[in-house]
Amino acid sequence: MTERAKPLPPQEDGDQPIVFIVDDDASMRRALTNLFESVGLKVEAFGSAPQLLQAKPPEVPSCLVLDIRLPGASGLDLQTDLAKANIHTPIIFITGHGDIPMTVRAMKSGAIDFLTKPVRDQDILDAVQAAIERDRERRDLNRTVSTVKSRFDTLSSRERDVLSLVTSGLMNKQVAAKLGLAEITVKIYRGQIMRKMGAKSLADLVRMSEALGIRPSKSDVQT
Amino acid sequence: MTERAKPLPPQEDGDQPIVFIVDDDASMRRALTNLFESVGLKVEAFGSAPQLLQAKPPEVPSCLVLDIRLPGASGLDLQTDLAKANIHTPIIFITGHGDIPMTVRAMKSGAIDFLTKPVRDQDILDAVQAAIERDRERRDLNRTVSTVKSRFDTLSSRERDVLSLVTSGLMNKQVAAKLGLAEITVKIYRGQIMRKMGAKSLADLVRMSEALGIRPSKSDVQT
DNA sequence: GGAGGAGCTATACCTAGGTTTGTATCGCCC
DNA sequence: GGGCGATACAAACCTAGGTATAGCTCCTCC
Repeated sequence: MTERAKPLPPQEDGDQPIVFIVDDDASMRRALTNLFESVGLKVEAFGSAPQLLQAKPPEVPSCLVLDIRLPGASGLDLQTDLAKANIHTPIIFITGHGDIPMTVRAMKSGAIDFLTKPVRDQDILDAVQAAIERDRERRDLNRTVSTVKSRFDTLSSRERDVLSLVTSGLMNKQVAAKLGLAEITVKIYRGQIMRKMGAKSLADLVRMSEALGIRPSKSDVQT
Repeated sequence: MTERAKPLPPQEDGDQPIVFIVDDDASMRRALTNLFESVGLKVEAFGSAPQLLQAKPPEVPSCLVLDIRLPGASGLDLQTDLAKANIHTPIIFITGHGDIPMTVRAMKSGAIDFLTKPVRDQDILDAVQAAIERDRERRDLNRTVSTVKSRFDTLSSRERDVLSLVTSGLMNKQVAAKLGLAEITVKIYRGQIMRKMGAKSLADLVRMSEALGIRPSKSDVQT
């Protein structure tokens, strides 16, 4: 934890996952760190929640191994705080004396697993593996969606109007009628939309609008 | 089955939800039944898992209130069996002496809640409400998707080929080239697809193919 | 006060999408 | 052996989608 030659090693370690550990018991931290490193995982360990909150935003697939009983705020509180801060790193809880309501709350809030001490090595390794895998998928999805979002942000408000009507399946002339425009105007906006969104086809555009949560007001799929 | 003016009792109880209870303790069954009926919910109670499995497939939003400790198979086993039988009614567990691993297993397998005895009335009512709401949404989604699926089943194999290429954004002539067909043939199939699928627009068709899990081999969203 | 973007439209022109009618082959089921 | 559905294509015809060029107003920002 002391020496760090590389504050941000450019990308050399591509998407080498990291396991974050938060546990106030130093010997536990050491044991877990050794365990994870023994299977080739990168590890960062913290003694308390605030330390983690400071050091964070990881940019690679990662997960959090959390003792429920922490000094100050509990692990559950930390989970809540992270969710509020829009940080969705998967969490694995470890507990010495947890109870069922705690477990339920943690799991409902999206925890990957909730292990009781003494923890079997294989159990926690499996949980970590699953958590990292889930985080990888979440990140992939997220990256795609935020690309689309940032393109959407470059659209003018009229272009957005047209986008939503076009992707709901209306013809240019119908869009024009709804917006009180000439058909040619819609065509031109439509072309601009395709360019700005980087869509190669209408099918693309429809999928993007789905990802953005732009739902047509009128139905699909009737009789 | 001889003469019936109405084979399916039209909709009189439309989507009046049902709570299923499985508990071997008769007094518990009675208490829960009373509780749920007191807030206007329909209830069906069973003393054992097999009884439930026989009587099942509900056609309205519903949920299951399950004692973990059942004679014979446990509540968790029942959960597994239901999942295998493709029955996804949300489950709320109640337990007198559960432990954390049990809780984790139940929640990981999709349980809505896991309550410990003595159960507070409000807690179980809240859980039931949430479960029924979730089931309602699941059923809505399901109905839509299975309509689309059954339409998809009426497509000929060639029509499916064309569908997947068209919804991935290719132009008719490109589809024709890929399949070794004339463009006019693709156009004709395309028209048949629209009719058979009940799609009013390409946008519709794209959304349907998404629902069916037909993914284009090549990417969207590049630079 | 002028540049630039949003918003809007027109003319002209070309390509893509889609239907209708008609034709033909092949394999299958009764 | 005749009907049926799937597969395949053609000619003719019409509509929808899309671009380029040009011109207009209104507003904002420097």
